[in-house]
Amino acid sequence: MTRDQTTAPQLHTQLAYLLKRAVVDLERLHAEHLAPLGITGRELGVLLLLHTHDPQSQQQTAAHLGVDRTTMVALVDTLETKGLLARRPDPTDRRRNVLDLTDHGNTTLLQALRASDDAEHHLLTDLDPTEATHLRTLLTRITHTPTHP
Amino acid sequence: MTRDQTTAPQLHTQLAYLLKRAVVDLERLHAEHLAPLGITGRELGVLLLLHTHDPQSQQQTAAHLGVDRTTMVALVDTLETKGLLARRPDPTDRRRNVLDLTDHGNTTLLQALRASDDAEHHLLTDLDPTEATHLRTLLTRITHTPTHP
DNA sequence: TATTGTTATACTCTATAACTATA
DNA sequence: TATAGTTATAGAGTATAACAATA
Repeated sequence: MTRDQTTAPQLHTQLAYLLKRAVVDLERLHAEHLAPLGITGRELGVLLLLHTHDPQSQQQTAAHLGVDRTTMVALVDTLETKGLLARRPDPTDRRRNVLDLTDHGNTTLLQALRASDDAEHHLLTDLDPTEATHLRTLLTRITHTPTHP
Repeated sequence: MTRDQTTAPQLHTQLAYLLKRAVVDLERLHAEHLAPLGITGRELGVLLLLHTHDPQSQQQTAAHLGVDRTTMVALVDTLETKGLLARRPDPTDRRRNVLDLTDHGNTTLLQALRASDDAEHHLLTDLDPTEATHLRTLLTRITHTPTHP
């Protein structure tokens, strides 16, 4: 793609700016909507991952999330303190911690997914449902290749 | 928007995940394509902003960029060291620094915009031109309200 | 008294290196 | 010898507070 001399580029028309801004806005909305549940957007990600892939070790979860295993330790500490998940030694490999959602974790996850939907809805308030779906489809298409090989 | 019980949510279908991933991927592509020019994506943003809104003070530029004025100091230091812009005392208000792009700054900006286009093109490689335009349009629509009022 | 740029400082986030216990 | 989890530490990025020059 070459520079089109007929359309003067502007900061607010750069794809990087638009994407970054959408992320910042959605993170703020998530923070607001998840605050009553006492969890962050990233913590919701962990709960959702464990709910759909349970049981998983800490490192498997960290890899799925794209964070370092040392970063994962603090994340799991926080969620365990909140009573949302529990560490259980893997009987087949006692070096590993298997992570299980607690009942409270499952309940919170369902509430958090509704809160997350609300946050997304606020971000996409100017789009009709067809457009919102199209946006998701396009984003899925450009991110379908692995980031963390 | 309420939780649709028929579609099981997954981490990689969450809008926040898709957007964040697109941002991370594009930042990596920008870093790669801008490396030969010796600037970062954010520095390109400053150059572009000054090119389209010149002349601006440091604080005006910081506000446009959405960063703190103290963060702006280091950014301007770096760009001035690289010879891409120059601080000039505002004759009408000597507390202010007016930022001017140098010739080297203008030249680098044009090269950086081409590199940025290449980075975007790589991110959107699986979309045809119509879809790429549609993605930009949708992102513009959801970010058209001010973030930093 | 308020504002611009600056510096010093602190805080957040994350990764790297080293340790332990297990394999 | 290699790996999972942990801890200590360091680095990047950013903001808050305090200061000098100017309005």
